[in-house]
Amino acid sequence: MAKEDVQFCVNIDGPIAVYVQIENLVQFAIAAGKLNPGDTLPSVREMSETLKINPNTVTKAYRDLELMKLVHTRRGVGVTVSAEAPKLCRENARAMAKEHLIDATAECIASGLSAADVRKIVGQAIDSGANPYQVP
Amino acid sequence: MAKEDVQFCVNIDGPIAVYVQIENLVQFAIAAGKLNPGDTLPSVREMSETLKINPNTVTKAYRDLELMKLVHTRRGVGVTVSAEAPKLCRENARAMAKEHLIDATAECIASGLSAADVRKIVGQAIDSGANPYQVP
Amino acid sequence: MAKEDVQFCVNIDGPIAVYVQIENLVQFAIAAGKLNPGDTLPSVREMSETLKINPNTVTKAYRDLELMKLVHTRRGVGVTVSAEAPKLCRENARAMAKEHLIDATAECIASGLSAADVRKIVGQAIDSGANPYQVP
Amino acid sequence: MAKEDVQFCVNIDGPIAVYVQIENLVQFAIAAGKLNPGDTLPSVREMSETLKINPNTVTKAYRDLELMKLVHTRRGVGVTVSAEAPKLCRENARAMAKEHLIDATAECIASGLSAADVRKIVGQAIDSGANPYQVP
DNA sequence: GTGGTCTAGACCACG
DNA sequence: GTGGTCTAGACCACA
Repeated sequence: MAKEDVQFCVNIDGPIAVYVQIENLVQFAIAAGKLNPGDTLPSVREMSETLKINPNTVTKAYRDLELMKLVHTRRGVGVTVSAEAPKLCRENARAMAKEHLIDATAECIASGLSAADVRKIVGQAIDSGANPYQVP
Repeated sequence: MAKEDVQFCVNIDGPIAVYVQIENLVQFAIAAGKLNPGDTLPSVREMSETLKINPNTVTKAYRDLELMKLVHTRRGVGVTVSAEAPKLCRENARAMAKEHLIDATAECIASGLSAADVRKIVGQAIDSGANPYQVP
Repeated sequence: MAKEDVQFCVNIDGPIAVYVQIENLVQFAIAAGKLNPGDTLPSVREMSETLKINPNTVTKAYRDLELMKLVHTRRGVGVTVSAEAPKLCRENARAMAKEHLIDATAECIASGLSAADVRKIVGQAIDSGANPYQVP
Repeated sequence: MAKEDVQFCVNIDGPIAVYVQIENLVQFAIAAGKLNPGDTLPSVREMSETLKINPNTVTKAYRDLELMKLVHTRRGVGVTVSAEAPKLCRENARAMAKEHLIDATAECIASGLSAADVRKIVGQAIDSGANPYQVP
């Protein structure tokens, strides 16, 4: 059975820079346990071809991830997930997510939605189980 | 009694472009009923002086708002809120806010926060009454 | 029987400056014989109130018309159509109209309409008898 | 064989704003099939140097075109013609041109030209093959 | 007084 | 290399 790589997809025309999307995807994959310490990320060339994007973009994302201590880059080997990555990612992801949630709540209130509306929307979102970073 | 204009303030060094902040502020002011159809926005010069920014930046924001049909602008007269603006802004603001809330909730779940955590965070955000677009 | 003034109307939100619209309206009214030498134009105050526009705008239009020798302005009397106005207006109007027609034809061809299409459109426009400067 | 870019030229001292001229030129080039979906427009810097105008002026035109959904613009990549652009441009161009032709015809009639005169002028304009948006 | 347009040139973000 | 944003300040058109 062939190695089954985690697959990513990015929105090339969206408002979020492609390299940021890659960084987020990798971080969420680590936080979710889909990428574990020692696993290798797709090579720069492979990922740039898969996503139809510029190799420099992937390189920049990987470099940033290395600066965050989430991956190690080694010549001839590739880019591997670091041992401390899961812990860092989980903390990071939760802090970011919490902040976004607070911001979004405030935005809803400001736009005239009632507290009850907000709670209802959140409840439905929780129940639907949607996950923007899920990758099949 | 002097005319009491709506006051705006922008974060000049933030990640969001100043002209976008102005657009958002105006939209939220309209959605919140602080600016009503027929009201004139602060003149380009006035706002640029108040916010200590370049007139062109304000001009760009006002131009965009006109393209969104939220204001009418007439040379030598000023920029006035359009009749359909409140409807457009309210719909827009609520739809956007709701979407952000759903996304943020999903992000929280994906990052490992429990449903109870999420509800608690939302509850606190509602109680704190924070409003990113409020202007004293 | 009360004096029945020629009535004008302008499009305050259109792309054409209000004072230009007034000038055109007056010229066409003269060319069409609705205003004759010696007739007085509506006073600045009257017209500005009727059209809900700034008196300065009317003043500017009347001043331009005077520079074109189409009207005479006399204190205590008003603005009256000059003797040579009909001749000037007719020439002017025809020259302008002809130029516009040539431009519009070229534009049609450039946009891909066939010569036959163009002739057909013109024929229909002629038959319909529409007149953009007609005032009831 | 070197890539042969579409060439534009603008009238820098005319009554029409330069950025509007650029927008029109691009729209007509698309309508005429000289620019096709996926083609990249000249870069902002390139066009500003070619036309001897300020880059900001080109930027404004490109920004407007993007709002009209005629182009996509991506940082670091360039500005490309959208898939739906030809359809939008053709419809737009023909509708506008037709409207102008009708208006101009009515104007001619109103100014006293005979139907025969009008048809003659149109015929000559067609035969002359003049095209205000043609670029060699 | 109002907004509209343009220039010259800076710095940033992205690929 | 690309486009995005902003500044500083000019001149014009309009009401």
